[in-house]
Amino acid sequence: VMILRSRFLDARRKRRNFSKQATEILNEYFYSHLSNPYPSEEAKEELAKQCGITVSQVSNWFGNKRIRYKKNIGKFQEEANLYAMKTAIGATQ
Amino acid sequence: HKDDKPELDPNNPVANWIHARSTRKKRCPYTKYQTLELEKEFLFNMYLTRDRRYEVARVLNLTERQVKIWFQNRRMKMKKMNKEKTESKEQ
DNA sequence: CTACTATGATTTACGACGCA
DNA sequence: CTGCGTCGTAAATCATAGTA
Repeated sequence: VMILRSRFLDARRKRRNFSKQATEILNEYFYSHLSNPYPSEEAKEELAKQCGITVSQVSNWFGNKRIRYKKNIGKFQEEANLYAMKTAIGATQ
Repeated sequence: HKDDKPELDPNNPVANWIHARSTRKKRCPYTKYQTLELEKEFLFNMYLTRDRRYEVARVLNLTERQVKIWFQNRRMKMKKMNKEKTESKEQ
């Protein structure tokens, strides 16, 4: 009963993971702005458009990413290196 | 070539991020009862008078500050929900 | 299917700044 | 100067998607 009720009341909590391409775009921004990963409203709108998600979802993603990264930098080291390399290659072009 | 990124901290990227002060109170989820009563009060009026704030805080065993902030957050939540509803209808 | 982890969304609590 | 308003966020927690 509680489960049914909570499902009804929290229907907006149903979600789908973002596409791989969207996550790719968000991570590229995050790791290329690692010293200040706070996109402006305009940047959020651009990211939202590119990723096919809402601005609120972009804000949620950065909020979650910042705290989870900070909580365990070691866990994200490999990912950080991967995106650092990608942006380095992109800059070479 | 042109490096627009002020990377002041090669070793500690989070140094310049925003951090909550250590004195901040840890988030304490409210009970179902507290939330329900707060929602009822919000339905009655979205803005608290000083007397209502005192009374709600007393009844729910919260501080006046917590009640004030709950209403501020609740108004932001309503604003966000209205925006999403509006945007979905206009597309 | 179960148990566990990853991830997106929501909930408390502030700091910064605005206005009366 | 006081005091409550919004805005953006930190951090914790929730709920479920994804996976071994």
